[in-house]
Amino acid sequence: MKVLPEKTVERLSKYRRILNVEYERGERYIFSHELANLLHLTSVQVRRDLMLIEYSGSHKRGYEIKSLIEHIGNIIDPKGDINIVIVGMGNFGKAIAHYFNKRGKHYKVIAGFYRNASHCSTVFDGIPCLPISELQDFIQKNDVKMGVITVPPQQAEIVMHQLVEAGIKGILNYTPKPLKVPEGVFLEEYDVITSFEKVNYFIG
Amino acid sequence: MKVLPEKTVERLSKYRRILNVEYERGERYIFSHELANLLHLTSVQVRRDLMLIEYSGSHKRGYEIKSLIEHIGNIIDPKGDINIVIVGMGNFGKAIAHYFNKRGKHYKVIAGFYRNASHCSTVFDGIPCLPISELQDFIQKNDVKMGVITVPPQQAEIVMHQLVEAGIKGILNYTPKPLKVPEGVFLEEYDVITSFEKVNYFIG
DNA sequence: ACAATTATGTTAGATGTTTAACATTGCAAA
DNA sequence: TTTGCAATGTTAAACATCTAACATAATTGT
Ligand SMILES: NC(=O)c1ccc[n+]([C@@H]2O[C@H](COP(=O)([O-])OP(=O)(O)OC[C@H]3O[C@@H](n4cnc5c(N)ncnc54)[C@H](O)[C@@H]3O)[C@@H](O)[C@H]2O)c1
Ligand SMILES: NC(=O)c1ccc[n+]([C@@H]2O[C@H](COP(=O)([O-])OP(=O)(O)OC[C@H]3O[C@@H](n4cnc5c(N)ncnc54)[C@H](O)[C@@H]3O)[C@@H](O)[C@H]2O)c1
Repeated sequence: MKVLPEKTVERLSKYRRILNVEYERGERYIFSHELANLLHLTSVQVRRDLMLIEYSGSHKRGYEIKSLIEHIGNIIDPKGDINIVIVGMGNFGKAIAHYFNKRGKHYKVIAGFYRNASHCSTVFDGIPCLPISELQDFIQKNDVKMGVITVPPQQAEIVMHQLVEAGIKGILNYTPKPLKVPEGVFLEEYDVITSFEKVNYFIG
Repeated sequence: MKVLPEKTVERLSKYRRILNVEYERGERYIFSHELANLLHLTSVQVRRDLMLIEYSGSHKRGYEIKSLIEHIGNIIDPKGDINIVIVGMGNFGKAIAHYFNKRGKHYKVIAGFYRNASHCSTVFDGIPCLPISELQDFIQKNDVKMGVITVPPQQAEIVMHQLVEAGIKGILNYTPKPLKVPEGVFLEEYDVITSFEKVNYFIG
């Protein structure tokens, strides 16, 4: 299958979560317009996305929820588990760690890293909290695939380099500092302040 | 001026933050390619954005940082302060509240709302923490313009309706539950899980 | 068996965004 | 002056994404 558009991948993630909810509710089939309504999209968009992943439905019953969930999983899920580290165990890093600790199925936050021991005890929420000096060694020994950056912005770049050098292939940057990663590493950035300012602008 | 593209607005926010840093460092002028490098964009994109906001630079010295900061501010900043409420003072809501409490210049988080008193004392970080029953009254009495939703996903829709009915014009939804707002209200959504799954997909 | 219905599947056009190409300007050195 | 340069400013093409139009197929009632 060809590489999917970013927006389609994002929606696949959302489709699946909604589909799981519907399945739990006892539903077994769903129409494109139903799925679309739940996500506030159009049915065309849903069908187009499913076309791209080469999934077919039935004309009279729509899509079979269970097999669609599996089909999406085959595309967007990792083979085994994905080990994740969070660098910067402050307010934000801890919130994320806590969140994935409860919910993440394939995504395992297996360590957090800090610079000042004062900010983090040796264990947070069952996750070991280690000094930044042990980062690279830990990544290599534990087959860590993804890194989350939640340090103060001035530290973001150095942390990014440490992650890349240790062999990390995917980075999530929640710092307002824009980063640039080498070829072969995927970077996703989210900037809260920008979001706020954008909302304000479009309020008018 | 015509309404700006979303992506341009996002970049303006980032331009300004970088420009402030450069100004603090003592710089007074900046070239489009310098600004571009700091944000990992191209100089063309920078010039195009600045063209859209009708800002001109000098051929030999580039753009005058101070006046550009002001110019961007005139476009994306609110007239006065923007009052914000956070609905759902759990881990995530508190992290955001704390963050803006320290940093927000025009953006003031003036209250948080909870359902279970156990999760939140009456004051967090100097911000009053109120029961959800007081939400609508508070919004109207305090000219609140923006609302941040950080409740459990099942509660997101009802909270959104409460915000809209109280007259809120801009909403930030950090819940994985997709929302749909009425005409005239601007909605921005960010879904952490989707981000993680997207990174994993593009790692390969 | 066959038309009508109602959904899916596909293609082409519209829109939004980025990138590339080119024109223009102001300064500095010859 | 005037010419070259190095930057900005503008337009047009390329690319990504979304939307609309249409073709196709399975079921149901007759
Ligand atoms: N809190 C939020 O809601 C929020 C929202 C959006 C973005 N952010 C961004 O996330 C980042 C962290 O925010 P926060 O509020 O959690 O700040 P924080 O000060 O609470 O946490 C920062 C943590 O990073 C650690 N740290 C510093 N340098 C380090 C290094 N080199 N290696 C490892 N750890 C290091 C510190 O020990 C500290 O625990 C900031 O860049 C901030 O802009 C925060
Ligand atoms: N923690 C994270 O890192 C994180 C990241 C991304 C998204 N989210 C999303 O943010 C939301 C909150 O996450 P969290 O980890 O902070 O959860 P949490 O359980 O710590 O906090 C939820 C808070 O919402 C309050 N609440 C519940 N119903 C409410 C209502 N109707 N009105 C007002 N308040 C109400 C509860 O009292 C609680 O304090 C969830 O939807 C979650 O999916 C969290």
